[in-house]
Amino acid sequence: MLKITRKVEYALIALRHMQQASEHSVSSTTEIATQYGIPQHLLAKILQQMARDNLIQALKGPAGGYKIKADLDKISLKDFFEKLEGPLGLMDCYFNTDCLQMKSCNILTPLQRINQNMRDMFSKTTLMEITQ
Amino acid sequence: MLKITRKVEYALIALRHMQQASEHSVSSTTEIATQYGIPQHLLAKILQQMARDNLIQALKGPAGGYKIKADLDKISLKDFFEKLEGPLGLMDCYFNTDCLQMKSCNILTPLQRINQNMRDMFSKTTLMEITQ
DNA sequence: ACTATATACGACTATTTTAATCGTATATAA
DNA sequence: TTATATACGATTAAAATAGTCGTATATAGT
Ligand code: FES
Ligand code: FES
Repeated sequence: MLKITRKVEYALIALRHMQQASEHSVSSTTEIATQYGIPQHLLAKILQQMARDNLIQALKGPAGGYKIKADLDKISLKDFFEKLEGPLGLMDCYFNTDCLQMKSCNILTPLQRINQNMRDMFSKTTLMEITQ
Repeated sequence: MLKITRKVEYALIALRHMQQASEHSVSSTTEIATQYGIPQHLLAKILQQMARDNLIQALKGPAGGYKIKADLDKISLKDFFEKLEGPLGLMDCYFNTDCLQMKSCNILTPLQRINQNMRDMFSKTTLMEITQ
């Protein structure tokens, strides 16, 4: 329970890889996928999404690849997770008032407090703290 | 991402319900299931597990049900989650050294730090804080 | 211009995890 | 004896996640 997805893990691995590559070089999908044993096509989709989100920049053609575009020091893990996977919360009802269609959920208020703690924790952590 | 399971949510709802019932009364599965719209058979299994874990005590027969047995003030949310759902961590490799069979995971160390933060947070919160 | 290599992207399939159901056994108060 | 409750394993259904496939497009190098 409470695990990050492979998608997020692959994204973090790729970010760190690029972060540690030299400033002006690019890293290709193939290069990253083979080095860390990530399914290439899957990684490709993830990198494409990160490019759309302006986290990284794509360079097409031979000798192309990606390099980091955003300032990783200014992006929280919470924002990163939400970019990739959508709403981040312990319960669905944090974003959606349906609340499991329950007549009356008796733990909503206390759970929201815990949830806020968790979100705060991920808000205070930057991407840089993982990729540096 | 990072959501608790329905199982855990149902368990918490039931605990709070019992906590708020009078000291010497018992709450039956049917009573709780109907009040909160939880599938009865599913809730039954969850309550049985909590009884095995000595969180609650079962009383069989007509007018039977469950009542709280453990001291909820002394049980952390982390321990509760792990009782119900097993190992609690952001990554599988926190407990299992396989680490996705990756040749070399470059984010293991930083992720473990974040993971520890999360576990600490749930360790510091007691069940009572949700059920009271 | 051609070719090889790379990103782009939608559709599809497979796998895993979670959620829910079913059937049957056992205990016990009335 | 009966009605009501817990106990528990087996099975099925649904949802979320992970991975694959096919095809299009861009571009550096030749
Ligand atoms: S249904 Fe949302 S917290 Fe219970
Ligand atoms: S494989 Fe475990 S943190 Fe990367």
